[in-house]
Amino acid sequence: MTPRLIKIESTPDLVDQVYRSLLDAISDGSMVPGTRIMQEDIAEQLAVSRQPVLQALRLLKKDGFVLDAPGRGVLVAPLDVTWLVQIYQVRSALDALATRLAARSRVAMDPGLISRGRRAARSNQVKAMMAADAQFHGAIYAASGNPLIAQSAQLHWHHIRRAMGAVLQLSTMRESIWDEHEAIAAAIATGDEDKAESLSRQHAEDASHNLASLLSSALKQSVNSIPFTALTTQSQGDIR
Amino acid sequence: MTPRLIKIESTPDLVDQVYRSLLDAISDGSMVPGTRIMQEDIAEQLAVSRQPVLQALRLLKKDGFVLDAPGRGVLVAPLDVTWLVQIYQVRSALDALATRLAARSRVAMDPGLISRGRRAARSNQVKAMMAADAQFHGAIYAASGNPLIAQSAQLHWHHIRRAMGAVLQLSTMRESIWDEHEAIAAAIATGDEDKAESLSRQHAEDASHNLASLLSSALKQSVNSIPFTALTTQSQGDIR
DNA sequence: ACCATGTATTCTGTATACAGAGTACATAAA
DNA sequence: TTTATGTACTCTGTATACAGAATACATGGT
Repeated sequence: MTPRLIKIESTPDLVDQVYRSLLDAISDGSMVPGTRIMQEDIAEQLAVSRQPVLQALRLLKKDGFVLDAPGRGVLVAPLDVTWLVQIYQVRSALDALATRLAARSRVAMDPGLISRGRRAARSNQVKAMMAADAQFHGAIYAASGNPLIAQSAQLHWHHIRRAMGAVLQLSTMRESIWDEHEAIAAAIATGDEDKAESLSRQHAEDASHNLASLLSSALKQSVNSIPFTALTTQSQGDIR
Repeated sequence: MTPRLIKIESTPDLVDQVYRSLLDAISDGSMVPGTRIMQEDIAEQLAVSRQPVLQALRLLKKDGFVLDAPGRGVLVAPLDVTWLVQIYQVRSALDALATRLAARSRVAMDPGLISRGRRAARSNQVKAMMAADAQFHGAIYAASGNPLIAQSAQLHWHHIRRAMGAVLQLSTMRESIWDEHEAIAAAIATGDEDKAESLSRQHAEDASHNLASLLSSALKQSVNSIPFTALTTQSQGDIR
């Protein structure tokens, strides 16, 4: 026990791997909404048996990324503006909470997050913009000291990423959001809880309106490609 | 197609049944925190194969009701005051949101909820109290129009129920909470969003303090029965 | 007597096998 | 030609079988 070895990574676990693989594919839009998912296809593509796929799908169903299609297994959840707005309502509340908590302990956030974010915003690379945004908000969640927030937000993020991917290229992200981010960080650092919280709330609300209008106009154009338009994703818990 | 038949219930689905069964057992304390769970035992008790049990456990792990014990499967998550406080922080934020949304649409809530609640509060039956409380808050979630809130809250509720069960009998529920409930319902009905939200937030905060102090003193007495006291339940997502 | 190493047992995770439900197609009748 | 019914196929969910990892116990050495 002398040379202090590096700890070995915990088992990869096929279910987790399949879960992440599918989640990525769904989030970045390479699995198009409404598509039916067949276990055997996925299993074959990933070179595993149906068993891990089955379990991963159940997890995704719980998260609302796939939907039960009673007779025919599951399908990739269609994009739904109503659903997205609801996500944003919750995210906004959690962001506000996290921001307040962070301000309460006067966390000094890494200024590099913001400078890197500005650089990304000017880069015209949508992926980089989204990543920087996620990193900034992730840092706030971490600063809140409540891991439950980060956990929920992580899921919300994937839903949002999905919607963004569908409308990207459209000058989606204003650079001005980094002014807002900077103001939030400043309020956190000085411990002004009320200001930090209200700034955060406003920020999320703007983002929600912005994305929702973009998405709804985008969806209107391609209604034909969306089966089950009436689906409100309402029963996505299923476990109740 | 004349006599208008009742629609048949969707398949029970063994995984769901196992999930609910285990969740109930964990929530009501009949599976004590820290106990190791063995798939075969559960499978035998419920007369199913290990397969549905395995899947149900994975869902419970995602929810934080069971914990990974690397070499030895999973164990019932220990009660942890820190964890409970974090749950309440999030629940408080979501309750506040739901209450504001309900107030925004001036929902008139069933007065029977409150009168039944008062009756339950006087009944000295802890189960009835908790059920009435859950029903009231559930009605607010429903009134919010955002099913995502109800979904999250449902899980929180089980965590809270677990903690309550551990400290019950101790005059846990003041009848005065129904005065608070009534005030909240009134604010919702008149559409006073700010008031409704702040009342709700205060209500949750009181409950949090109350339960946290009860639980921490209860835990202090029986530290020996809690293995892994250092476990902060922090990694309970596992999915990242 | 104590510590280290080897062995057996136990339990998990994955793969395969099986049975039931649903859909789609084809065939026959109106 | 169109509609209804029967049949075959496909896909899911559950059970069983198998392999690997970890722990606990036992045995031998110091």
